[in-house]
Amino acid sequence: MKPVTLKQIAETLGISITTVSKALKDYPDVSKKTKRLVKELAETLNYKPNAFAVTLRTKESKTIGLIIPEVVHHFFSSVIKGIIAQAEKKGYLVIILQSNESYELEKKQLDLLLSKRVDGVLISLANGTGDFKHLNDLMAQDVPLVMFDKIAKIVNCSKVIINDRKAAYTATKHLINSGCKRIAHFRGPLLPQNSIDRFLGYKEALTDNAHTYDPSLVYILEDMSFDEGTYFAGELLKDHNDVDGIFINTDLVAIGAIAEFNKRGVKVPEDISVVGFSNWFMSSVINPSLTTIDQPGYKMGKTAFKLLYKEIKTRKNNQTLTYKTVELKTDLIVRESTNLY
Amino acid sequence: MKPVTLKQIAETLGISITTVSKALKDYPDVSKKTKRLVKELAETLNYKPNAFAVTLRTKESKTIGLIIPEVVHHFFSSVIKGIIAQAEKKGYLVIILQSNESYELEKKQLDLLLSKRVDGVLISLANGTGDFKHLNDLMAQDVPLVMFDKIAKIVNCSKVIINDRKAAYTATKHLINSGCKRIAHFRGPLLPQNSIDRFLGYKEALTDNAHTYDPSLVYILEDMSFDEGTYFAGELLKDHNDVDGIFINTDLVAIGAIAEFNKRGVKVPEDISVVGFSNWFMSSVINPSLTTIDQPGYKMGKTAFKLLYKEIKTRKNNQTLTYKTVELKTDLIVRESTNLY
DNA sequence: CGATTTAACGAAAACGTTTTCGATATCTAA
DNA sequence: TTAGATATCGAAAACGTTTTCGTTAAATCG
Repeated sequence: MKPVTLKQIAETLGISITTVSKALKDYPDVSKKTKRLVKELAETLNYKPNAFAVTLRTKESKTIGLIIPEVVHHFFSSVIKGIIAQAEKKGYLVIILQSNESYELEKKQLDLLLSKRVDGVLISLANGTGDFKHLNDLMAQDVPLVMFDKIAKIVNCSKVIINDRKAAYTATKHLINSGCKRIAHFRGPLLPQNSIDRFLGYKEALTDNAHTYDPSLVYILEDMSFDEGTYFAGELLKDHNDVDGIFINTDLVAIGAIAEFNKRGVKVPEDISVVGFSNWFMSSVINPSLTTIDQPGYKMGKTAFKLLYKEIKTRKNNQTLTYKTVELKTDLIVRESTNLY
Repeated sequence: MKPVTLKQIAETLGISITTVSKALKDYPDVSKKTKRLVKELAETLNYKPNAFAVTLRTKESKTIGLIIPEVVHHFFSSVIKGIIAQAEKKGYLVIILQSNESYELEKKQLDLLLSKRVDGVLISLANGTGDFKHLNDLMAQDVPLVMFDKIAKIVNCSKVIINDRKAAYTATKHLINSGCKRIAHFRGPLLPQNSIDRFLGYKEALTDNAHTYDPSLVYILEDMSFDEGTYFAGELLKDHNDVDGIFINTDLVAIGAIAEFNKRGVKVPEDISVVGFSNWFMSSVINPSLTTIDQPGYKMGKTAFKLLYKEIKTRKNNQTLTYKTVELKTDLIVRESTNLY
């Protein structure tokens, strides 16, 4: 009933634990005959090494931690999938924790992972995170850390990101090229770097192209939900009847806005063009389908793990490590919600 | 740099490791003064017990494994969220593995979890799984197992499910009540219990209500994708021009079908009524919005963990355990894709 | 044949805890 | 004053591995 141990194998075979262990790992100083005997018995007994004993001894847990703001989210679940897939290839397991966009929870989860002695941590920051002591503490304890998507530029570690600013610039430029004259922007909360950068890209595209930047056209949303999309779409129509284009921080909000526009008889893209951000699966399915920026979640997950893995290895070999920031390519996906043909 | 251990605390305080350990766990046989000293030092040194040593000693890893067919999926990510949330409350961590709907991978992942000595495992079966030896082996090794959503009735363990048959019955009945005369069905692959039960519910609703069951109206899909939805919608229109209602196994497919209907000028619900299954977020957002069965993923996750937790506890206390199957309520969400007002 | 290499194995320490069981030292009661 | 109770501590074993370093016996060599 209880799991099989090396000791049991050793006793039934009348040899030492040491030899059993070595036999299973193909040490050169054990005879072929003994190896065969041990391996056969291990097989029939369905022996599995106790991972905790191994970890205790070798200091390698072969487990990494992942902290994300929200699991139920197309982008993040793609990231998860990418990470798990890549981790599996290297024999790593991944423990997933949610911060629910809360700084306090994020700290707590990090503590938990630390006590579990994970070999490394992958994190995408909560919106509320403005202080980075917990991350620096982690670094100080010498546990490899790589941040992705929602990062803190200040923290000195490897990162994998997209160029939010450039992508937002492209999105806004696309609206300008489509002939839009008054372009609004729904942005995210003030803290996370993404919403800042996307806003900056929007602004830069305007001023670069002889559009005047009008702060009253920028709306700051809180939770980036469908309902916020419908609400602020209503506000926008009330405040500015001359807006003919809008760049929206996130597809979900954009979809909410489009729903509201549809409901009020405002035609997309004839009356107002809409560009989203993320390329959720959903955005290709709604009517009209949404022009958006493709954000490669799966690839980001894979890359983030690869970076972490490399860090784990270089530390293990006592090589000097350098932090890298890899920037993933984003694409503008033109669909029906903008009218550039 | 290296993590703090009991030994270090003991040495700097000039007391034994035993006393330090006891002090931290508030054993009665250590003086208040010593306790204070130990706790203070532990705090300033940021001591965290080595989880692997603890596990090795206590046989409790405080970690559970979760195997699901696919991470990037609204329903499953909701389940994940529910599980993580509940696990956190009880101090458990969860390791997530994907089977990618493959039986072979499912077996491998289970093996992995076993070697990690998780305290229990939560699983939703891959579509391809028709043999259950790996699950029975797990049970034989005395590790708690609870299955959810995609289960095997044959395996003797706790389960949390919805009544797929009843829900499908309700969905089909709703089409009948809406006045549909010829009702088709897009079903899933032959193996998983869900698609069998949903099909059975569909069939039963027909025969219970003076509709003749016509096998040619049932289409068997493979991967349940958006594209399959569009493809089979086309096939359906080609094969049967008299169909006026359809019950579809999954929202994603239903959304594909509706997109195809829209494209071909077939009006939903005027020409054909559509009912989906799952209540993805997306289904409230498309046009027309989709009538569907709400499948409570988050709650299912919470319930599954609770069941597992209870099993872990009763085994620990050597109490006799009985397997429970809890059935979660589903609701019919009536929206625009059916015309019952 | 003696010396040396090689092959095969095992003892033991270590990883960091938890917990049982004794060992002191102090205190109380008679 | 002394027997017993009580308070406080620590030694040591155990959990299941991995790995270093010996040890022995057989094989090889000159």
